[in-house]
Amino acid sequence: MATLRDVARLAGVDPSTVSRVVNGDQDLVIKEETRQRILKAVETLGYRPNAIARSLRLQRTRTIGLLVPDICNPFFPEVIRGAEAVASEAGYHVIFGNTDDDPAKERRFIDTLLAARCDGLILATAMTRDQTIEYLSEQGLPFVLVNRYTLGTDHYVVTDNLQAGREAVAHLIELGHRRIAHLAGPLFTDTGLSRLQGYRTALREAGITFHSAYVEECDFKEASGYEGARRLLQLDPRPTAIFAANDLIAIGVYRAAAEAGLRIPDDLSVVGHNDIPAATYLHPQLTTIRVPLNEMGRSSARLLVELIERGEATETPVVLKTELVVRGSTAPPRE
Amino acid sequence: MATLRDVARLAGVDPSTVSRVVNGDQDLVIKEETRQRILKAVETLGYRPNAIARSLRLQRTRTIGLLVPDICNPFFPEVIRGAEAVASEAGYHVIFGNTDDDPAKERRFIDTLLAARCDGLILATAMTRDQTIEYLSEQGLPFVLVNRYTLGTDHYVVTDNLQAGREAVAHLIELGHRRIAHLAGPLFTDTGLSRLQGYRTALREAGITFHSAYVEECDFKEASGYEGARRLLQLDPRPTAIFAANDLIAIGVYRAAAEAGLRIPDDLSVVGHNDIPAATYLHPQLTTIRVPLNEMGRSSARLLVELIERGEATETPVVLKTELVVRGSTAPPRE
DNA sequence: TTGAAAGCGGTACCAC
DNA sequence: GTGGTACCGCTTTCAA
Repeated sequence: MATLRDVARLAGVDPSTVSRVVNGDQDLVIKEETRQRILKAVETLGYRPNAIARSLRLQRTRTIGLLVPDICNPFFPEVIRGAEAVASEAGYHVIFGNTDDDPAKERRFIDTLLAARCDGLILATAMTRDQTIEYLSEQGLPFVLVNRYTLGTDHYVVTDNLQAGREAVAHLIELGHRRIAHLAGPLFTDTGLSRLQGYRTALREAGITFHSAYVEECDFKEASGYEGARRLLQLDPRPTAIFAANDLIAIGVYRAAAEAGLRIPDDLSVVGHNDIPAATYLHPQLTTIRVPLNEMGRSSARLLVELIERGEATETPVVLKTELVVRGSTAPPRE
Repeated sequence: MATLRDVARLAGVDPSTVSRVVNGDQDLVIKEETRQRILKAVETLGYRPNAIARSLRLQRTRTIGLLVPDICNPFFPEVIRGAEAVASEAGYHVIFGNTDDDPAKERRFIDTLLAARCDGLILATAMTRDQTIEYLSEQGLPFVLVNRYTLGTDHYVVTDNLQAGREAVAHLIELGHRRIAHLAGPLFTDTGLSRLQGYRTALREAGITFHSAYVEECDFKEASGYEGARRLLQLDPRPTAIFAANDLIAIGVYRAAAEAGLRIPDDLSVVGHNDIPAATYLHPQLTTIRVPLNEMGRSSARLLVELIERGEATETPVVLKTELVVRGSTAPPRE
């Protein structure tokens, strides 16, 4: 592949001149004839600037990393697309990786990105007791948290999970439910924890006693929601409603309910969280909390780019609005 | 951030020696004492090799690109994970991008990757009349096609889509259906086209006349499946079964059927293709063609790495087996 | 308006 | 067993 020197030789000029033309610096004045000669040489050789060499020289790669727990959770593709759109508009490209919520994997991936001298990082993987934040701060790498919050930084894009959980459960209470269970997310995540707190808050406000037997901790996957729901549905008295910490867990509830011969919403009301596309594939469609997934990705990328280029972000943290979307999976209890 | 020279200075050795130690070349013998001194210097300075500089020197980035039409289609996250797993095991990292099946976007993304001097490319975006293949060949960049095939290369990982379509439709015919419609994928994709051919083949083999009114072209999304199904369900006589070119389209059929007051499978049988996780979220669960998504990703990465490192691939092309998975969405026609 | 040259951070060949 | 050094491809300061 042709280099700057090849072009220079062909055009009969110095490499530095080619560089000036190729980069199209407005301030520099280049004789039109020279410019044309260079442009022609570029054309004939099919010259393509080497971004690696450029990065080395400029100490800037225009690359950002994006860590997600699991791209197969439909929550994340939407976030990724949002982030990618903004990043690429700003001239950055995104390297992403799955951590499976495994700190060792996360660390390994970050080390790779550090070696690659990426310009910044978006993390959708924060844990409530997180070592990564400190590590990144030490390394001086700009980063932004998305979705999951943790202590140690002011740069994050989240929603109010406590409020969302409270609203979800308040909806069930308004319908007349009293025996409301919760399939919590992992309690090492801020999102899992806050939604649980929202659940407890709503119960307290309604004067309903909290029973720990009505809470099961799951990971954010369908299989785990299914397992948790099976346990909840064997309780006596059985809950008449379940608030699932995310939609995948809620999908697990559907499966467990079907197996137990319970109909939704007649025998069991279900509320999810996130409003992933699959929420409307279900029958009945899932009542859930709508989260602006794409906008989350966009905001986090916007924040990060600002952080990289200006050293500080103007509007941070960002707290996005969520909204309860009532569909067919919730109804008054029958009894 | 510390450099090789910093380490050398601190350890009182030459940069080249540090390089030898850091890269742990087995053939070279380094005095144990020197090695220890260097390792300690690396430690105290928190030295981290600069992958950019290394890439420039070695003319190799250990980076591969992965192009998908749309990461929000649940087909792709699984493929991506498979590819990522193999790639990272082999010491490569993956840069991925969405093309939305827009050739201009695809071209732009490839140019970025070319500038970044990535070592190779996996394309899940091939079209039946594709300019990209030729372009990449010109550029001399190793690449592998996955899922979608097109002319111009022997390096691809696919399934037999014609056979799968034929099997899906044969299943419906065996159940007694005669009025079978098809919601085809985009006919600029090999997958869309081949599944349509499979549909026609199965009809022909059963002596059923092909009616073009029974075929609607969709893109591979739920919304488009819904629209297509609405049109099909208004036909007179109405089809008693639909073969959808993928599961998302099938999900659209469910929605259209529900709106039309038709029950699945009593009033309408549905078969999909791919067996994405959501196929089992549906009620009834979707009869579909299982595609080894993860393995597709793995194979394609394996092929590409081989292509990059050895200049040729031993087992290529790869044609993976699919399998009809009969679930609750297909039954004999009632009439 | 253009050229010369140093240097970004490594690697590897050639000495000693 | 270790040091010296040229070079990967580009940018940028300084000089002419």
